[in-house]
Amino acid sequence: MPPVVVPQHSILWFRKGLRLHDNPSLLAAIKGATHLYPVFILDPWFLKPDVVGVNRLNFLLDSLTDLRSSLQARGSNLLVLRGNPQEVLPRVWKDWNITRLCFEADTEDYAKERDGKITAAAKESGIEVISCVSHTLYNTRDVVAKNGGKAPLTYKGFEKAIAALGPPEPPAEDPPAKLPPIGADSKGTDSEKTGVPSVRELGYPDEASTDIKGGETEALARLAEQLSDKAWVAAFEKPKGDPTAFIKPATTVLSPHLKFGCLSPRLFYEALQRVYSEKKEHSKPPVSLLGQLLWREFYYVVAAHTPNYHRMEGNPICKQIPWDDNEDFYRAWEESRTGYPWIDAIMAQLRRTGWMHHLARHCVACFLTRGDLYVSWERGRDTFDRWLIDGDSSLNTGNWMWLSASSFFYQYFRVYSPLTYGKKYDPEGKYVKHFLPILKDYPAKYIWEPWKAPLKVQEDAGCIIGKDYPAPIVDHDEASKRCIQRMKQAYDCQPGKAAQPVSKPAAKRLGRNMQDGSPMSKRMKRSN
DNA sequence: ACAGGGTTGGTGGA
DNA sequence: TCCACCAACCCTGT
Repeated sequence: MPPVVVPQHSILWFRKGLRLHDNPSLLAAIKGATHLYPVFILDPWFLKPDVVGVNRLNFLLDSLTDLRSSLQARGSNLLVLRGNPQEVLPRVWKDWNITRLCFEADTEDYAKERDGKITAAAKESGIEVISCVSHTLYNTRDVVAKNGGKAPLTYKGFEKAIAALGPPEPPAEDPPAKLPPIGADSKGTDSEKTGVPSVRELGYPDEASTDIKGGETEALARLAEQLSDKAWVAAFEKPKGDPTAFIKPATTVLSPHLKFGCLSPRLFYEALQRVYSEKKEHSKPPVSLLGQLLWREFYYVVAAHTPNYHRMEGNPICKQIPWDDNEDFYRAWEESRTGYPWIDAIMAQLRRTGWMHHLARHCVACFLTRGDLYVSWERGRDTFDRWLIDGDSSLNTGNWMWLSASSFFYQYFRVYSPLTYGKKYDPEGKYVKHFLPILKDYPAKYIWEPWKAPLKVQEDAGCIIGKDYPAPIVDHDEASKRCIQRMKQAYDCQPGKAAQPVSKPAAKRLGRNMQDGSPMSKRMKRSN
């Protein structure tokens, strides 16, 4: 090792990865450093209520507060700065005589562009730049390389690629109890000006309306709590949860912590493996808890390596579908005015708490797009992106393409009913009564289909359908049949696909009947 | 060309 | 709780 001649002044730039555990960028930043400047920059680009909802912002601020006290406990601090990082960072690295800039790699479009520019500027100023992969289990490029240079488009393909890579790196070691100090005489580091603001101070009119709390401390406690029920972990299968459970959700609700990096995916992975190793039998991907973590990874890989991933146009993996540009339908869906209590309650839960069960997300996504309203998935994606605390753009866009049968999933004739799940899991209607209090006095018999209630019942419940609560915006049976037909048409008209004068089953039917003497299938017997 | 599979559909019947 | 059926998709691998 050559002797250190220049004092090392490092900036550790937090963006996601709001944690001290499994933080290789932190370890890189403190290596041989005399001074460490942990920084978070509030970028006005996303600090707008119509881009980031108040509940997600609040979660972020919680996380910063927690991170700040963890750093303070180690003799450091978190400096919360404001402005465009491309202006803020060059200013402070000059003020602080910075020699090294460290941050966690981020594969999202906005971040890639931002980080590319900042890296170039830093290098020009003679600053060493180190960026580490710790938001995902693997470097997405490695997964792509193992899949022949393309992003895998099926889970199976993805599984194959990561199997070839072997298990992910274990979490990085914990940072030392004492971190290098912040330079005392440096400009712009006084605690008053670099504290964590409130949502009001950032111009948000309302306080948060959710119980979901952010921060590494909270994340680790939640991880420990969720994984303490080992039988539950071992038995977990995603499609089997109760989407109407809202007091105690049917899933871990670790997703917001993974989104902001309060929880390391590699720590989660390791903790899951530990539980599985103690159990004789346990569920497996894709439905297991580990499977859920791998789905996250899958979408990160595809998002990072697909041009125009976040829109339909110019997106090579996305079906080109002429969705209706129906603003009224979209608004009604977003504002819980479809007249279907199941759909409207889910959207109310989204706006109020910033979280809904996975299957509930499926139901409203299907309803907005291919199931009923035939509105573009991009609109729904934007709504989720705004309100979901765990709104993570790679996953969110991927799931919307999935649910709208635009990519990954193509069985567009499997349509979710806007009644079934509510009736099945919550026959009493507790869920809908909680989130749509206007319906709280409806008898259970009509709670999922209030328009079927006789007028007398509506009056007694103090809620007239069509006046106090909307009548159904569409007839689901009619709308879904029509949507399926339109999807079929759209699929037939994909660019590069030959025109099909006769549908395949019809052609098959004709062909078999006329040409060979093979026994008719059951279906043939029935249809003839 | 074709079979098999695809994280999570709904309905109706045994 | 487990079928078959509805109408029938795409992608992957052979």
